[in-house]
Amino acid sequence: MELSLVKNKIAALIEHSLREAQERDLLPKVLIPEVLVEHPQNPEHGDYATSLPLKLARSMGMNPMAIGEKLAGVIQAGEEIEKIEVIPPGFINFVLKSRWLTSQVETITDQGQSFGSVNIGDGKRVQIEFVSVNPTGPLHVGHGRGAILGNVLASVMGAAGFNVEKEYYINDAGAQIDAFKNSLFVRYQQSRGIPAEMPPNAYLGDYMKELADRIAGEDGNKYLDMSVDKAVPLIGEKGLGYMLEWIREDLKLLGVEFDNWFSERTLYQQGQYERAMAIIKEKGFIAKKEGATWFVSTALGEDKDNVLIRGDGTPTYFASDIAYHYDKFIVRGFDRVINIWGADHQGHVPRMKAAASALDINADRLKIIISQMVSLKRQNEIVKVSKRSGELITLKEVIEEVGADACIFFFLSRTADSQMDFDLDLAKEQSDENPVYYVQYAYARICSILRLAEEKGISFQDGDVSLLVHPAEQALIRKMVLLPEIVEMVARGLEPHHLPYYSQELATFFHSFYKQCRVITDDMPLSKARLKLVQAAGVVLSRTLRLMGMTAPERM
RNA sequence: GCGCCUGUAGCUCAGCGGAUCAGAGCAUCAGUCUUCGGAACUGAGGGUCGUGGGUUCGAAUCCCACCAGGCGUGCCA
Repeated sequence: MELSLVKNKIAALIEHSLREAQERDLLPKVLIPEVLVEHPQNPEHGDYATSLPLKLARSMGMNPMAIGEKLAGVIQAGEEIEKIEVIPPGFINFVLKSRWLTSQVETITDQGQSFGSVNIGDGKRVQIEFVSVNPTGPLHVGHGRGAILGNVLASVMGAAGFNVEKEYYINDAGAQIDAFKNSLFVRYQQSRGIPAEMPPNAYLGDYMKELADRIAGEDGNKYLDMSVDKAVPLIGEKGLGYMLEWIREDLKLLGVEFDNWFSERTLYQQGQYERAMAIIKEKGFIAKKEGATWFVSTALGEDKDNVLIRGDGTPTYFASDIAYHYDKFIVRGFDRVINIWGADHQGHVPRMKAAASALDINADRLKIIISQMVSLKRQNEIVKVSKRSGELITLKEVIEEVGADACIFFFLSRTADSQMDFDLDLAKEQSDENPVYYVQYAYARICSILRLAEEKGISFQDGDVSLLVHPAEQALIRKMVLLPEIVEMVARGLEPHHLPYYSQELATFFHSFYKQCRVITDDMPLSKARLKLVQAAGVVLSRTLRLMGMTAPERM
């Protein structure tokens, strides 16, 4: 439990007090449930509240109000709490001390960009693997969603005290790659004026022609002068390299960068594949039937077995993935692994978990987030997205059309498990009214005020924050101090979508404060205090934007 | 058929493993403009929380059934 958070502090205080009340025989000695502290929706009910007395009523055989009164009587509030109230039907509400709140303004400024960080990770090593698109085509919008999800999760978990590594798994082995190479070679031949037919299952997108033309331009007839058996792998490798470069560049447009690019092939070159299979075999989870080698996942509660090695002797994608997870957990020793997969991989989740337990890895250490489909809409028509066939709207095009920050904010604003329509026309049309600009505008405003103060030569380091008693000021501070809780919540639940909502609320409270409280006036002491608040609000807002991977513009 | 996800205001979506008035943005309507950035602020209208049961002191939230949509259910990845 992260006790630097007021919320957790209160929870601990309640639990401790309850225990004390029980020892003093003020309350019956029943089992204490988990103490949940929350923010009441209605501000009149204080800053924090618990419904613990209601939960205890049954087991204690007492009236909830009576429990509340007894309990509240024992609680010794610390420096943060102004008052504790017991309210029917049995809630205990906590109100923060105004003095404590205002002091947070200075705490925030002192902490700067580390404000909001908490330590629930305790340095545990977490790997987040995401995007991991086959390098056979450009990224589309759906991939952007996964990219944002993973990237923000990584930054927030980092802020929550985890040691995070971001990884891209390159599927550079297998049938799809062969199809890519063959397609590329044909396009290359065509580019050099040699008639050739695209094979079945070919990649037909125009980008293949571009790629072939580029290579043809660089290498001329090089691949025509050798045997096809030699040419295809050679040109294929070059093509793969370019594809990965493109993918890397597109991701960079969203500010997404990886710590590690992991090649599937190395699993075969460095023995992880063999060792993983040996373990599974030793545990008796391997069977041969119908000419193939199977993973007996039915022995682990699955309803079907899965093929590991095909009849032709080649390993399946699933077999690679087992070796890959062997590498993640056993070779590299990550405490936790988070994979972000598209909805089309959902069927793969249970068998991957089964495989993990076959490798003696506690399946709880493996978390798989399924990000649901994104469909692209233009003129109210769903645009079909397919890499193999022709039409295709790439992630890059979408970013160029609506802007990276707007893209990030939009993707982030939905939970991973709801599918979304990305309406291009709407996104463009609404760009002026887009919440992302609302939030960024608040930051620009803050910077503008601070610039003005500087121009006027006002130094406010000696400002007295205890003057910040206006309701709008206090409401703003209340929002500001929530950031660490948001970070904790996002890191715990792996749900980054709380961040954009928080940023919007923060901006709203700032704009409202700005309207009600003029910052720079003739009242110098008050001006200085408010400048301190503005500065601190800027810290919180920019930290929030950065956690989301967005820019905090000083001017717009 | 079975599995996963979704169904909350006209639209796009929040609602944190239950609680003290169902929210936000956009759209609509009505206000605020001598002042630090109007890309702003204030307010109004608008919802049987897919349907029907169940559990509970209390259900948008948990359980069951049903309806609707998406995805999955390959020796593709």
